[in-house]
Amino acid sequence: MTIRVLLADDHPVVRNGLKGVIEREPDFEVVAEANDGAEAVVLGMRPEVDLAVLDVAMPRMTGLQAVEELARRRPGLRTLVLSMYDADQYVLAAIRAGASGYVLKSVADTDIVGACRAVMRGDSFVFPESTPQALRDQGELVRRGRGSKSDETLTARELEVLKLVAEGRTSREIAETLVISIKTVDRHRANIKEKLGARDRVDLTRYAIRRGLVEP
Amino acid sequence: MTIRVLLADDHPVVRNGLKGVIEREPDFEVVAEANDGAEAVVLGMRPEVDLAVLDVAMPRMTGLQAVEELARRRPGLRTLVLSMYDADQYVLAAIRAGASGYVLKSVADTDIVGACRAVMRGDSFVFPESTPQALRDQGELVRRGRGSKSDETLTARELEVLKLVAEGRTSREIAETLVISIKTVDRHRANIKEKLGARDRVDLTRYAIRRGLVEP
DNA sequence: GCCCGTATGGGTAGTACCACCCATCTTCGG
DNA sequence: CCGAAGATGGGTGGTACTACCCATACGGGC
Repeated sequence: MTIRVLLADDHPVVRNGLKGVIEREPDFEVVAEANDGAEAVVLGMRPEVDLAVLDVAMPRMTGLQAVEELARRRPGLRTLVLSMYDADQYVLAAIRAGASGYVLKSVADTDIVGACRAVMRGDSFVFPESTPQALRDQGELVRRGRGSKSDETLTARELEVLKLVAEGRTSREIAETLVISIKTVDRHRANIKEKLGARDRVDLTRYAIRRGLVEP
Repeated sequence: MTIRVLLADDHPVVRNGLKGVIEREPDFEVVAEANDGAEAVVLGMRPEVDLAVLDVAMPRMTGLQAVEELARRRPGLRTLVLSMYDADQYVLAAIRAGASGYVLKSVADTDIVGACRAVMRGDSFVFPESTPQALRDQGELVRRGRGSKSDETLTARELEVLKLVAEGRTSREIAETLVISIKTVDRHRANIKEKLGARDRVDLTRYAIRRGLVEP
């Protein structure tokens, strides 16, 4: 029984590395590759895909959005999220989005395969283990129904504002760009900060970069 | 005559992808792999290395710093910088640091090999070609001696302040951390902004992330 | 000796940001 | 139809940041 994998990463060389690692295993096979999140959703709907391995930061649609979409439209599919960063909040966000597992890109090749296997066994996998158990418990709780609605979901308008903030625009400039009042921009930014638990524009900037909304 | 390559990237899976791409060519051979910039400098000093391929963002020492160091200590070595971002200023910074070439991670595998070959032929290679010719000319000029000293060089103290700014600390917090007055923190930040041509803390944050001083 | 860069610190003013309060209007789902 | 959520906008006050001015001290190099 071979496990058929979808790889999604916007860097061909990374996809290639993953492909090499995964196809070295006799019972794994890469059956599809996506360049961005939107493509991943389309390809992930194919019935022959058993497991989707997605990078977080991708153009058009982030890996987390793709996971959310796939979890909704094809609940049986297992999803493993790859990320560069290991802060708790990213892990939590991924689990909340419905990911089956979360692995850092900085781990060894064999650990990535191990994560794939764990996820296919049905475990909710997080690596490295250094991540607090409490967090994983919370993730489990959330993932088992209850609150799958994360309060981190930004509206389309908020994403527009966040993008401009992270590009270094002032409230005045953003207001001119979006043709709304400065107060409304401030209001949006305040709402975003509250949703994300951010302190100031610097926090928002780092968040936007992690999400791939803007380049650093 | 085989070309012996040093790969430097902090993500094993990326190194693996590069290795696969490069060793598919009969006249290329990967003879060393580094996990960070500091390691890359050590391994790059080995005489059997002909070409060093380095990622920009790495722990301990960035790819650009490693290139600078290697260019100084082993001028004959060819260096190719890999980056996620294609803004002109990053390209220019890489060339200024002494890199022989600059390639985006988002290009196709074959183009990376092509870049390696171009660099080994002695070309100063920049990809994609969309980069303005004027920029490459300027890069050439700078690389041929003249002004290798950029006014972007921050002092040790300024780097400390920049790091804290990019972590989202306020002036007051930074002042307490470094045990100096708020005014001095402001003074440092103003100097940094002027050196980097940044407008505000958001710009500084993005810069610090590009340099790998902080995680996003 | 003198200048230059670096680090330190002060003053003053204007602007941006942030944290609260408040409201209206639309849209969408139960 | 009504309520919730989203987008819009206003007010007020406090804090942080930014842009200027200024000075002192220390070290190294010409």
